[in-house]
Parts: sequence; C-alpha cells; structure tokens
Amino acid sequence: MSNIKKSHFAILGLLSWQPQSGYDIKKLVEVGLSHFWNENYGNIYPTLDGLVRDGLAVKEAGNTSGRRTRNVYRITQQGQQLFDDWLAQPADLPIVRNELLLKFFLSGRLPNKASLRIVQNYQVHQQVILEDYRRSAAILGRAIETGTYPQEVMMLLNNDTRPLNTKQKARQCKFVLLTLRHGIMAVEARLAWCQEVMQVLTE
Amino acid sequence: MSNIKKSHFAILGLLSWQPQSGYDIKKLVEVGLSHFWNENYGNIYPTLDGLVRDGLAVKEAGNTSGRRTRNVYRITQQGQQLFDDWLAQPADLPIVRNELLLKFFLSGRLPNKASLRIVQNYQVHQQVILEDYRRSAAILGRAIETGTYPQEVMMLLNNDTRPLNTKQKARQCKFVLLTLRHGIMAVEARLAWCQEVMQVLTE
DNA sequence: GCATGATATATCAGGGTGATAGATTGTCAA
DNA sequence: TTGACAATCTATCACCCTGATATATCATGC
Repeated sequence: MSNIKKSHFAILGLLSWQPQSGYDIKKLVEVGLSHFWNENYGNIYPTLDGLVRDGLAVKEAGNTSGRRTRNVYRITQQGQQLFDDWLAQPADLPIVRNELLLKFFLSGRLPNKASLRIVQNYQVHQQVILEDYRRSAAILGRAIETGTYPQEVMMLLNNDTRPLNTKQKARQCKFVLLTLRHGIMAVEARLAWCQEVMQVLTE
Repeated sequence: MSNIKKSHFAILGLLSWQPQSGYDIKKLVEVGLSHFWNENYGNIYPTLDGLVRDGLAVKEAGNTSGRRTRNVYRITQQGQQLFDDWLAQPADLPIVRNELLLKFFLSGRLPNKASLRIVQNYQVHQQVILEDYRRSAAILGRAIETGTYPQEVMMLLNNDTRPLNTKQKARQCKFVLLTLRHGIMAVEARLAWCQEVMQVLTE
C-alpha cells in the first residue's frame, strides 16, 4: 500500500493549493517543487480524470481570456476531506536516486583521477543549481519583507492570472521559500561533500 | 534515452565491483547504497538474464558450501568495456521524491500546528537514520585506520565469504565510507532545515 | 522434530516514466 | 500582413520500474 497512488494524492493536494489545469500543475512542480518532487503529463491527465470520476475534483471551463480553452480542476469538499486524512498519515522516507554518486562509488576500481573527474562534474552542476535557488530565495524573501508581489514572484508561485488576497500570497510565498530552503541546504551539503572528497582523494 | 536502462548499468557496475548473485546485489544495495540508490528483485533478475543474453556477464554456479545453489554472475570483458564507457558519460542530476516535504508544502493551508507536526516527524526519522549511518561510518573508519576487517565490516561490504586481498578491502571500505559521508551530510542538512523551520513557524 | 528465520530465485499487475504528437494562440519582426 | 516561432494546453504510448508475494532450501535453536 506504501506507494500506491502517491502521485494521486500529490495532484489532489496541488488542487487544494489552488484550482488549476494539468498544464499548471506540471509547471508548478517544475518551477517550484522540482528539488523534491516531480510529475509528468503521462500521470497528471489520467489522474485528473480519475479524481473527477471519483468525485474528488470537478472540471471547470477555465478563463478563456483570449487563450484556448483551459480545463481547470477544482477540488471538492470530499476531495479536501480525503486529502486532509492523507496529510495526517505518516509519510515514507525520502527516495533518492543519485546517478552521480553511483558512478562515483563504482569508479573505485579505477585510478583516483576517474573518481575525481566525477566529483568535479557533480560540483559544477550543483554550483549552478545553488545560484539559481539562491536567486529565487532572494526574490521571495524580498516579497515577504516588503509585502509587494511583482511579476517575477507570481511566476515562482505559478500564479500570474488568478487574484489572491495579500494574506494568501504571503502564506504561499512563505511555504515556497521554506521548502526552497530545504533544497538550498541539500545542495550546500552536496558541495561540502565534494570539497571533502576531493581533499581525501588528492592528499 | 535519459533513464533507459539506468538500472541496467547500475547492476552491471555492481558486478564489476565483485561477482555476485541477484540476492547479493539486493543486499548490497539495501545495506550500503540505500541512501542514494535502490534496486528490487523484479528488476534485478530480468536484468541479469538480459546481461547474460547480451554477453555482458556470465552465469556461474556459486559456492554451494552447504547452502542451496547460488547463481553467481561475473562481468565479461565486453561488459566491463561497456560499463567503463557509461562511467565516462556525464550523469543526470539527482532525483528526489520527498513525500514528507510535499506534505509540509501542502500543509500551508492549515494552521502552523499541522506543519510543525510534519516537521517534527521528519526530524525524528532523520535522527534515527543519522545515528545508524554514524555507527557504520565509525566501524568503517576504524577498519581503514587499523587495517583489520572484522565480521561487522565485511557485512557492510556484503562480503562475508569471498576472499579479497588487503588492498582491495581497504579500497572498498574507503569508497563505501566516502559515499556514506554523502548520506550523513545530507541527513545533517535535513535536520538543520527542521531546526530552522521550527524556529520560523513558532516565533 | 519442528518452528523460525535467513538464503535464494522468480513472477506479476499496475504505477510511473519520458518522449512526443497535435491543436491553438500570442508575439515580433520583415 | 504574413509568416515564423515560441508558448499554451491536452492527450497518449511503450516501456521501465515498483512493491508484494510465492516458492523452495537450508541453518539454527529449542
């Protein structure tokens, strides 16, 4: 039962965050949640259909302001109830699949130079990601401090059209920022590991 | 092409580490690699069959010292070549699926108390894992320092039967320890995040 | 002798994956 | 204005991967 329909609940939960389309969900996960979650179309659309079938969400005609028709999904009270139950359950441990670390581990048979090359590659990639995260965090932090939400903030929330009151915005900003902090600290830890390993392997 | 046969190469690489059975592979991954990789039987056995079919590994009758027959797989030169090529390719970024963080994120709609409960749950679990990792790291560190490899070390290497020379043992210990350090630093970062978030949400 | 647990192989339904097709609309420059 | 291009949005597919479980053998201890 552990992994069954985990994405099911994830998508349901994202609808509880705000009503949105399948495309919005994909974007939101890509932009703001990518450091700890992922979803793809092949899963999103069938799941949304399933949610509607089970009465956990309803399909609405989205704001067609000039654009093509959007299917916006809104969570129902029944869906909200089911999601809240799931939220109260203990969660499984994080699942990590780190190909770079696997390569490092399996490079032990070769000379140190090969292992070092892998670590350096790791370092470069994580450095880029770190700067990206820090930039986003700075934008969010500034928005929360000043209480102003410019375009670039709303893009991080993937919410450039729907009106929200200030309190909602501040709350959303806060939780995106807090989870982003998790991503930043994870990346910093990886970079510290790179430093440590390079020292061990070159001494 | 990104994710195709990633496990394929992982298993091939584990055979390059040392010849072993499907059961050994499962154990090795569970014991020593679980913080950054996972494999399961449903994937291991078909993959091993495939490797043999493609001439990348050979199936040998394992040491049946009292036990039931073991199918031990040994990488071929062709397999080694293919694996080394893969090792030299740049790796994809780490994939993380953190259900706890997802729940935290989606609990923003509720009072702080709900979010705090999730973080506390996270903290407890990671604390247990950290102590476990630190225990293993201490054992490995002692073995490398002293050059002695007691039973408990060989269990961490999942190698309690096959004879290896001292140099090989030391090398294996070193790389298990180095990757374990990655796990430790990742868990420490998560715990630091818990601290930070609890402070923010209670102030 | 018998319960229990470790060792070991194998299989399966179905969940999850990336890639991509296809349709529609905004934009911007030539 | 027209055409190229990017962005928006829905949808589907083959295949990989997952967890759970069935089956069998052997060691151990009581």
